[in-house]
Amino acid sequence: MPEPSPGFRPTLEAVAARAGVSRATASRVVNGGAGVRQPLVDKVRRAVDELGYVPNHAARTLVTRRTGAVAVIIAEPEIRIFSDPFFSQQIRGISKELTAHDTQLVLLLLEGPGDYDRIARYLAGGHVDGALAFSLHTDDPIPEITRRAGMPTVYGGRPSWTAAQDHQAVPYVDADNRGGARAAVRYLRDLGRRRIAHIAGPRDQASATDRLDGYRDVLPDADPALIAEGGFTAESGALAMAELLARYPDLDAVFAANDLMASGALRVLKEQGRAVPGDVALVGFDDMDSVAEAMDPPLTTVRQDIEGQGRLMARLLLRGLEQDREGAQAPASVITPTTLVRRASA
Amino acid sequence: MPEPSPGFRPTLEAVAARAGVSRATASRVVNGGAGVRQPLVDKVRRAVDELGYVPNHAARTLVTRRTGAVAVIIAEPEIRIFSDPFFSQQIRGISKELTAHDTQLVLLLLEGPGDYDRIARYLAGGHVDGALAFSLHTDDPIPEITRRAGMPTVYGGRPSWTAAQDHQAVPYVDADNRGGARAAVRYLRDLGRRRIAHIAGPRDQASATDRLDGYRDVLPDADPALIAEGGFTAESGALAMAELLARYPDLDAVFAANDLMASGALRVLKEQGRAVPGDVALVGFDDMDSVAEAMDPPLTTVRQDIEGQGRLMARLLLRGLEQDREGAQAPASVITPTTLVRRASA
DNA sequence: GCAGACTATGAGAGCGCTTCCAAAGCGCCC
DNA sequence: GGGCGCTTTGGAAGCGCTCTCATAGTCTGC
Repeated sequence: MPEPSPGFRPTLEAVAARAGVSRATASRVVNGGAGVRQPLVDKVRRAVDELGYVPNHAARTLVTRRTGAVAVIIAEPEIRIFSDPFFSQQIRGISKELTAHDTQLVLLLLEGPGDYDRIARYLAGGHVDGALAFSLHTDDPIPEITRRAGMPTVYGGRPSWTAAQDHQAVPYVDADNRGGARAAVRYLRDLGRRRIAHIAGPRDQASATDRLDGYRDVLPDADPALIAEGGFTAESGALAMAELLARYPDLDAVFAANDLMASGALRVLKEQGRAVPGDVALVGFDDMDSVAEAMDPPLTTVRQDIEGQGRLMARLLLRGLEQDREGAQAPASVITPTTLVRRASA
Repeated sequence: MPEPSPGFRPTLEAVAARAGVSRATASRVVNGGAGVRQPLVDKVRRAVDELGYVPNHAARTLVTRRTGAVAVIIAEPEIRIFSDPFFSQQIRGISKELTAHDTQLVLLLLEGPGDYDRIARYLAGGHVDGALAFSLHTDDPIPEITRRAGMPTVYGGRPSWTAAQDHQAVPYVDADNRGGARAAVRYLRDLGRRRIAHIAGPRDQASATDRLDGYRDVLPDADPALIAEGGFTAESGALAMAELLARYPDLDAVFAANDLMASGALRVLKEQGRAVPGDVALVGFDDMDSVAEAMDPPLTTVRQDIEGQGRLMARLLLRGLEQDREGAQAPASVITPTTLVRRASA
């Protein structure tokens, strides 16, 4: 094990000298060794090991114009980041995929609305080769920023300014929110429930509106009063539930647009003396580890493969970066399937 | 707004030419403008704006040897990352502090045990100026890796190979785990509980042993059979609780070393027909947003300011980096206070 | 009005690497 | 045996920036 005074870093020059070759040849070997004869390859490799040489990233980037890093931009207002394992899982998936391709992950958390400038400057600064962005709301400036920076970008979740049927405009990865919602509501209907309410998510998020659309697909004639809007938090779910119960005391099922809101709803249902699933059947969305299974009764919900989505996003971006270099066009979007997980709440 | 063909990036040279000054002067202005006369400063600033100039990061790093980025290394086996908002919060705190100092956050998640090599190579590659690392277990190779790379590092949580009283060896930020545990157990004792059990965390994590020590501080004569070890997960908490109930059917209080285990314990207590807090009082640790308050009854627990710890870690590291340049020594560690949050479970 | 002490500016080297291009080496065929 | 074409190697330019150092300019004080 080489351990030349910590902090000191040998250069390619040093490796070349030690191996008795030119810097050019040493460079070739370090980058795969194509077109260099075996004896020299070995000599250089040995020198690298002996000196503990690691290429200087900045120097390399300066000439290749590639950083080997991508940015992950999370614009979500802080509240959700805290309690939402969603991002952790996506990031885990992204990290796995990036690691497998020797690419680094730079995390860009938006700290408030004035922070877009910083992101713009960062992306323009050539720190990263591409970007992954999440949870865009209508009029989110991120797409414009990445476009200006000429930065290939893949979105997590369909950006709300994109039409659902237009998978080409911008590459994104999303769960089949509409299909999942349809499955959930159909399940409730097939259970014989007649007054199925929906706690929707915020109108400016595509995942929320897609799930609402799924609900409407199955129940086109449902009274709009059976729909209440929440903010994807437990608290807002509780509020929405109370509202629905006031309007429709005889409702017998609720489909909540995410598990967090379902848990808030459950609390209110219990408080108001409704048995779940006896009086009211409850279905959520997301199958969030620490929430759905821990609820009492455990929550029937729609599962999406969040980590898989993360991997997919990274893969799409990496492929895009390759093609970029080859002058091909941007990759298309991907919709991942969802499955209904039956537990005790419905 | 300048928008020269996306992807094209003007150089300092271009800015200098446009402003009619030398590259050196342009550089000075871009870096604060000290020692440049106002008229020239203005001219250069204007040129910067007009061209939409953003300094090339790689070039700058190459000469300054500073990257303006720090690595956040998370070595936790994957399970916990998913369900544990702990990291999200720490990272949020870290991000806030780093952003305020114009420093970037590179996320390094370990993907399995063979991944240390990658981390080592990355740190040695000079991609970052310093590192923040979490949840080190005994014999964790991370400290050795960062030392070799000559990389200033601040730890989150006292590394278990460090003696509790030795705050100097390695800079870390930790909650007052022992004091918090003492407060929790004292509270239970003052409630009049006589058989206070403890569900401890894994023996190789300092936070777990510190909390156990706090328990022992207050109850030095407690039967060791009142202590069961869990793995900081809800499931392991349930298992430990069942074990304890089998050994001590008449226990009347439980102090769990974290909220997740407390939630598992609560489930088992309910299953076995114990009223909480009537028959058994329950106290957790962490005050995890989505868990403690959502439990039924809401969990009395020990709160630590996780986001604050994150900020502190970043601050310590940044200070360390500055001092490093000035040749001063590494910063000392910091212990943050904890508070007991009384809810319904005890 | 001029020496002396600063202060503001520019020229140029050089950070560590990749890569273009030319030179050298080699094998083969006629 | 000489010429042709291929492969392997090295020399050197240059990526965009910072920073040292020399030079030109400005201001004191006497």
